[in-house]
Amino acid sequence: MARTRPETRRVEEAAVDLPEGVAPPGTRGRILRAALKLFAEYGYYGASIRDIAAAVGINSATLYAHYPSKEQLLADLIVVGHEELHRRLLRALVESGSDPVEQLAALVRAQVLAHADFPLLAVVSNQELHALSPQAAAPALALREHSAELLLRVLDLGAQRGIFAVPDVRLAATAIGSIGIRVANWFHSGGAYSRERVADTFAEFALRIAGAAALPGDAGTTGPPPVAGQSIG
Amino acid sequence: MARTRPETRRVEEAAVDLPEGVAPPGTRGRILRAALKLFAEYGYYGASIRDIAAAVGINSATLYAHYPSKEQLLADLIVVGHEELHRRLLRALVESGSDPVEQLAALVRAQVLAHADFPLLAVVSNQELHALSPQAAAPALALREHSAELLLRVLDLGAQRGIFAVPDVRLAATAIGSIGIRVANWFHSGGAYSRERVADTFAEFALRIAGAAALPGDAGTTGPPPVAGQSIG
DNA sequence: GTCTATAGGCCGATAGAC
DNA sequence: GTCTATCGGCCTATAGAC
Repeated sequence: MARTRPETRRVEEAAVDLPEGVAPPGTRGRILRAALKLFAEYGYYGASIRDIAAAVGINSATLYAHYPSKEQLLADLIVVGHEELHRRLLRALVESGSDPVEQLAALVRAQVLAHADFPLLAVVSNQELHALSPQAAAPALALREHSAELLLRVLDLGAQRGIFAVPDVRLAATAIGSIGIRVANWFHSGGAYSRERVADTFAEFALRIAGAAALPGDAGTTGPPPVAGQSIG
Repeated sequence: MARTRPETRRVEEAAVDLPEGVAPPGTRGRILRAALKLFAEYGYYGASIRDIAAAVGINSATLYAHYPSKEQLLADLIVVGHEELHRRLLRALVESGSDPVEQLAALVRAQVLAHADFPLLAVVSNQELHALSPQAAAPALALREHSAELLLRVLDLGAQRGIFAVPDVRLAATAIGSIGIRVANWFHSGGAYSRERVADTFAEFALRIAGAAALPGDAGTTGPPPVAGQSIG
């Protein structure tokens, strides 16, 4: 394993954590968390079975009593990551009303919070998927498709109703999704911004991209109201 | 090397290419291009010296007549990538007027076009930097800092002049930058959108994030003008 | 500059004792 | 379930012939 290089991290230092209830108990769970940390930091090919075992404090052979292969370890992590995001997005939509503005804000808030709460998991899910065989990657890809569809449908509905004004729905979805995905690469809980602050601000940005109004009660913006000819529409 | 897995690519298929004038002539240049392709597809640790040599059609030992180490190959690529982006951003600013709106649009257009023109180089520059030693990474990190500073200064200036209306300049810069960076992961020249279309649309999104007006002559948006209470400001 | 050959080491995974 | 020991293979890099 390469040495730790704080200046060039793929992801900020984070308490290694998995969503509640998904880590297996005992040694198996400790292996999964160690793999998460090392895959996030060094990549799948950059972290060895021996590295993971050493981080847990067991012999590398012992690892195979808990997982059949290194690839299965990665596959489990990536499924967990995609499931957690999809679950949060669904819940956000369910808890929203029928207003596309509210729905879009809820989706973006949920995506940002998921990436802020589990940055290591998000980095591994997004940047190490390529190391899985197509069969092992398929479940995660299906979940990814469903998650993308949720955002696209909300944007489409809002555009059809004239609530959103956007030059291209698919490019808007791509742009909005990109903002949230990258949160995993820079957010850390001791940083300048709270998770809620980022989520609220990025939800506001998503509404602006969509050409919608700010939600009532949202954080105000600095600067004057728009001058003539600068309103969006 | 792992097999090719089209379903789970880190980057879309792309003509392997480097900015004009940066690839060395002859075998050395062919090695650099092969390394670019393989590092982008499999990551630094996922592509071996033997893989790169095989792609060029030479023996792995021959590679060391051209490059002193595998790490130097990566370091060269990453410097080239960061230099190209910084060069384009500077030129975009120089060719812009003093209007922050025009400057922001020009910066975003330049960033998007750089990532669309050299997606492999962008992916390697962004996602493999962690594999370099701090010394080898330092030049690229300095360039990255300068590039980020350009965007931040334009946003700051516009906000101070009341031309932009943004809740947080740093978060706005992060969001705008994220949209462009991710272009390298999904754009391909045979796809549904031309590079110019993406650049124009994402420049428009950046202006919306900044709370600015669309540039005159920009592509129109679908949907009606905003209803009362939905204008940005 | 390109090759063959190989050094020296780490890789994922397994066998078998306890 | 954990260990020691090890297999067969691939890794980066070098030596030395041509």
